[in-house]
Order: sequence, then C-alpha cells, then structure tokens
Amino acid sequence: MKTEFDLHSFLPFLMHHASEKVSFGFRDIYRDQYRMTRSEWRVLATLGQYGALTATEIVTHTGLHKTKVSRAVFSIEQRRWLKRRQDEQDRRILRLELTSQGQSAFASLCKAGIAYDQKVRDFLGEDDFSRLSALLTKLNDL
Amino acid sequence: MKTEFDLHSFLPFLMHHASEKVSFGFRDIYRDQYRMTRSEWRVLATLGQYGALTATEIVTHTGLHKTKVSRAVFSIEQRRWLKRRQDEQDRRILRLELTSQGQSAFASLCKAGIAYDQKVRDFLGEDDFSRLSALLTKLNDL
DNA sequence: TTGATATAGTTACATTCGTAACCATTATTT
DNA sequence: AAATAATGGTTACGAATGTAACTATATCAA
Repeated sequence: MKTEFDLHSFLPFLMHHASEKVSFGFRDIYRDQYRMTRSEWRVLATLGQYGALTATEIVTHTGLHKTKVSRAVFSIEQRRWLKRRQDEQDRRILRLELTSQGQSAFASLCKAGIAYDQKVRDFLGEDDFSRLSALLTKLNDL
Repeated sequence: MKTEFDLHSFLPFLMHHASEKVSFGFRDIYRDQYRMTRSEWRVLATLGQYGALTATEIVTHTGLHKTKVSRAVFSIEQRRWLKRRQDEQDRRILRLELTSQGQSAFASLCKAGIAYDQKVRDFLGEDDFSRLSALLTKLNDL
C-alpha cells in the first residue's frame, strides 16, 4: 500500500518515544531507590517545591488526574512522608505538607534529578537542550 | 524549602506534558471515530504501512510490549480488520495482514493523521517543527 | 536421537488507570 | 432558612497494563 504517511516520523509517535526514553531514565531512580510511581514522585516534588498545598492545587501544578493525586497522597502518607491538616475555614480542604522524612527524600531525589538533567544536557549539548525545552514549552499552548 | 530544582522545567516532566498534548489531539480521532486504543492504532498503522508482518516484527517497529501487540491484534481481528495466516516453514509464526476493511480504516486514519500533522506544523512553523523532529530523533540514542 | 535451549505468541495475575458516582462541606439562589 | 448547586476529595468499577509463567514449535548440542 502506497501512502505518504510514515508512523516513525509522525510527531505523536516521535514525541511519545522520546518522552519515554527521557522519563524512564529518571524513573529508574525513584522507582528502584524508593519504590515510587510517577504520580507519587510528582506529588512529592510539588510539595517539596511549594510547601503546603491542597490536593486541588497539586492537580493544577502537575496536570495529574485528581484520583491519581488522591491515591499518591494516600500512599505517601503511609510512608510518613507527608501529613494532612484540615483547613479551619473550609473543612472540605486538606492542607498537605511534607514531614522532615519527606523533605529528605525530596532533597535526595532533587540531587538525582539535577544529575540526570545534567546527563541529558551533556548528551544533547547546551544549545539543543535549551532549544528543545523551548519547543516543548511552546507546545503547551497547542 | 530552597532548591535549584524546578519540576516545571525538568525535562522528563516537560517532555511528558508535551507528548500528551500532541498525542491526545490525534488520539481523540481514532478513539472517537473508531473506538481504538493507542496500541491498536499503532498496530494498524504498522501493518498498513509495511503490509504483512509477524507480531514480533510489529514489536520491533512500534516498541510496543508484546502482550500489547498480542491483545491489539486480537481485537483488530475481532473487527475483521486483519487476518492471521500461519507460516508454512515455521509454525510458531503468524503472518498478519490487513483485510480490505482494515486497509480502508487505515487509509482514513492516515488522512486524519496527515491533517493533524499539518495542524501541528502550522502551529509550530515549519522551522521549529523540523527542529523538534530532529531533536526528538536524536533523543532515541540517549 | 534425545535433551537442553531459544523463540513466537498467549494467558493469568496483580496493579494501575480513568470515568463516573459518591460523601461531606460550602456557596448560592429563592 | 430551605432548597439547589458547586467544590474538595474519595471510592467503586471496569478497562488497560506489565511481569511472569505458560504452550507450542524450532534449533542446537551431545
């Protein structure tokens, strides 16, 4: 069958592949060292970076589905890495905050993250790396 | 907590977001029009593009997990879009081939794919689009 | 030739996921 | 104030996933 379509140069396919390649390199770290899922890592990172947040705020920061956030929060709480505190004004809301154990786990993964970032940066070269970042950011407005 | 780490500029995060953005735009098409999953779409596209293949060949072309291919093949077969034919020399092997219905579905999705590609191309501009493709391709060797 | 190893593909099982329904609480309308 | 709607968050359920075990066939080695 003759066609001008080629899966391997189709952007959704290319993007997904590259994304997995890049993501899995780092996933191996949080998965093997801490038995964490991607959702858990993102929730941890967001709380680590912004301090106390509500689940809804984490959703907007990470783009994760709210059930994923709910489940990730639960499991991170299980390991005593975060505590929930009910908001006084609005009792629907739970303020989430890392414990000191959570903060050290975050700090350790941050270091690993920065190292991994540097590895990719070295591979691509500084110019291509920032070009790529810029292009990916631009795609957010697609 | 002060840190030089920022999730939103972390490449695995950026990549994953952009990838979903780009992928979902097209997924809506094969999902809504044909109730297909991504695995099914990829298998269809690969068979459409290369003609008869074995499941293992589809795995190498698509990077899909072999159980995904197995299941996708099964469900595509259910809709009579492909037929299996046992290889005479090696009876472990099943040659997979699209039926004419499968080929028209593929043709239709190709058209949609090309249109979608054009849409992204227009959004990014031709230069950025090819720059991006090149960078993503480069990442395969990470 | 027979026993061990490898390969093609499927299936069982446990886990993860997204949709939708759900509870509890707060805000809005009448 | 009572009824209704909206919001924060969790849960039930079905579908999709990955790992590992499995069947069947083929290859290799002794």
